[in-house]
Amino acid sequence: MSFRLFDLNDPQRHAATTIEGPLLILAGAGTGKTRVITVRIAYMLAQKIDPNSILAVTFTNKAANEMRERLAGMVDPEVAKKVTMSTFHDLCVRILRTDIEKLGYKKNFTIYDEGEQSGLIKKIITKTAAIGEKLEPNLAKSLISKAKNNGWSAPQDEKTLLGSVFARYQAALKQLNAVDFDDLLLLGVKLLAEHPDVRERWRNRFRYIMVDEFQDTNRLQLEMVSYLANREDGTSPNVAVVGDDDQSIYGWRGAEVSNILEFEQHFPNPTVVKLEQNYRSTNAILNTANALIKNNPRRRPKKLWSGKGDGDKIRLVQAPDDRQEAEFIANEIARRKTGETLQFEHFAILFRMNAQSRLLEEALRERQIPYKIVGGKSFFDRREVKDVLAYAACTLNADDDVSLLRIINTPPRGISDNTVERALELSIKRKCSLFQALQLPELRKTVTPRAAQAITHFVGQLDHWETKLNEPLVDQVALFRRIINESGYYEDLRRSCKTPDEALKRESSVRDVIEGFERFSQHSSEGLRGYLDAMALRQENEDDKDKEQGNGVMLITLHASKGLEFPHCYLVGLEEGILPHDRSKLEGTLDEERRLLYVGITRAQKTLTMTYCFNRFRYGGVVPCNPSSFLKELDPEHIETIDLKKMLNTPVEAPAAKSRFAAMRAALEK
DNA sequence: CCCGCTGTGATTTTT
DNA sequence: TCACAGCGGG
Repeated sequence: MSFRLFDLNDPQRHAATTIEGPLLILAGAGTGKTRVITVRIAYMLAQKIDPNSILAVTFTNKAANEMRERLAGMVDPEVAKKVTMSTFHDLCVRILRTDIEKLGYKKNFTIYDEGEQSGLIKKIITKTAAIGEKLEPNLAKSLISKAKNNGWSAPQDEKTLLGSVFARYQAALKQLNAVDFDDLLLLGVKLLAEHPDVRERWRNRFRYIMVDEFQDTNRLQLEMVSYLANREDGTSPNVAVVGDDDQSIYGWRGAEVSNILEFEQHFPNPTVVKLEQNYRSTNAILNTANALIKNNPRRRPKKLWSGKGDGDKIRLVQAPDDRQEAEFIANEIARRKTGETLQFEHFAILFRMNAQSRLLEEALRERQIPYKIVGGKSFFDRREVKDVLAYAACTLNADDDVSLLRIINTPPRGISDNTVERALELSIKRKCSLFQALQLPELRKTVTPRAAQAITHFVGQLDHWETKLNEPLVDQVALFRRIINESGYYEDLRRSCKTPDEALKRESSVRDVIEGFERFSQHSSEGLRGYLDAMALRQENEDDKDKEQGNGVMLITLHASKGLEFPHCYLVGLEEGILPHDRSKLEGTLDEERRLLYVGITRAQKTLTMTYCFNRFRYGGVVPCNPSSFLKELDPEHIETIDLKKMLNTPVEAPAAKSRFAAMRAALEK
């Protein structure tokens, strides 16, 4: 064992060695949270606790992987492997794959991603809406999601359009033997709630439960934890949660800060440990963050401090407009990189909205400063990737209509839109899947003999693949490759792409998917099914690699920056209306906006520059703007205000001590 | 099937 | 203003 308890500070050690009973670890930003979690697990293993009985739940695959790796570095990797580390969604998939039949679904259910979910909702709205009735598919989607996260499996009111869309959507999913992301949690909780045998099995399996980022849990996730942690005999549950109420920024996605604020109500008499020593930032940065966040009414008081000394003052830069804001930053980064011998990847620019990144990108590009931007289109949104995955999905579950529709004429195989439409109608009338409808003799009568033959062939192909897949000991990777080959998909790609170059790229994406499955198979025995699950639950992945390869200035939203750190940070657009965002006032979520700024501030390790503009281009015109009301809340002691306009207008020969200003001016005027 | 026109709407996005 | 989605025409 190569973990060392004495490397931890007192509260950290207290947290890591408290194993029994409820434990709440309030881990401020940069206080070594991940370390504490991993050491705590290592400590439990050293106490001879069965690794199979330990469950660590995170929100992202990235966090789970990181934890896994760090643990493997501390203890025998063979033992580490036995500890369950997964996301809430992964855990639910495991639970549901075993027992979902008790809820009337089949075990080979498909997980619908947001695209498929949208598609289905859109379709249902057009079929349900009366003439003149309108409903934004995206609005419906988010309302349905909200409803599910509040635990409503049934529609609130079937009389409204939304209510009946909800009801039909849910019925359609079940009919398709599909579940969406929210269903994973909803049905997982339902299963545990309604089936004591299932509940007991999982309860007995996991005697020690740990939850990371607890401030981001929603209602269903808390219920899940409760069901797993609480003991039948009423003894105190071994549940440790780690989180920071001040970093709760996903309320709009259903996260309930109250889960962490009222932890004692859910798990009585916990040990509460506060981690306040920060290992990331200077005290100037931390004091600024502390001064801001103490204005939030509902919070657990905390005060970050560090042993790093005060460091540089926080700079507050006023720019005449957003273009000059961007140019100032780009100029400064160029200058500081050479002047202070830094790397571009030491800098990050954080903003509230993606739209803000455009001017910044332009300014950086003009100066040939490399940058990387987080977000953007995912590998999994690519047409060919979805197509190929749809082939896999249909082989596993031919009743998955959405996937079947995707491939039924890709490549074209003589089943016309018209025929598909008829089959679809029949499937609704007969309350069966599209695949089943295709096989009904009733359908054959209404289509041309050619189409009927095409259908027979296609159905036969799918049947054949499915049979092969279910043979014991079959090489699924080879089979997957064969399915794609036999489908004629490659030929179709080559034919349908405008340039050979594009075709080549798309083909290579297809191969990436297959190779991804190959790699997956090497460390998993869950086969094609497991791979599809992993793909559905992992929106990013392949292009994470691209992100890490390219180096450069990081452009990132405040939300996406949570958990990251950078030596030098720029927080831009700190104006009333942007941060806090206008809509937050309407929605009454000012606290969350404040936390968002708090998260931004605490990303900085060495220097922090905040900027705002007096004018900004918005919706076509120049709009005057005011500094964010949050700026008034900051501690002026550590802040230095810089007026960009004044600075630019100051003549070069003006009295200039060899100050930062002089250097800055020089950079700005070149 | 693809392109261009028009209308609309414009935070944040772990799975 | 600008981006993008949905639809209609070639």
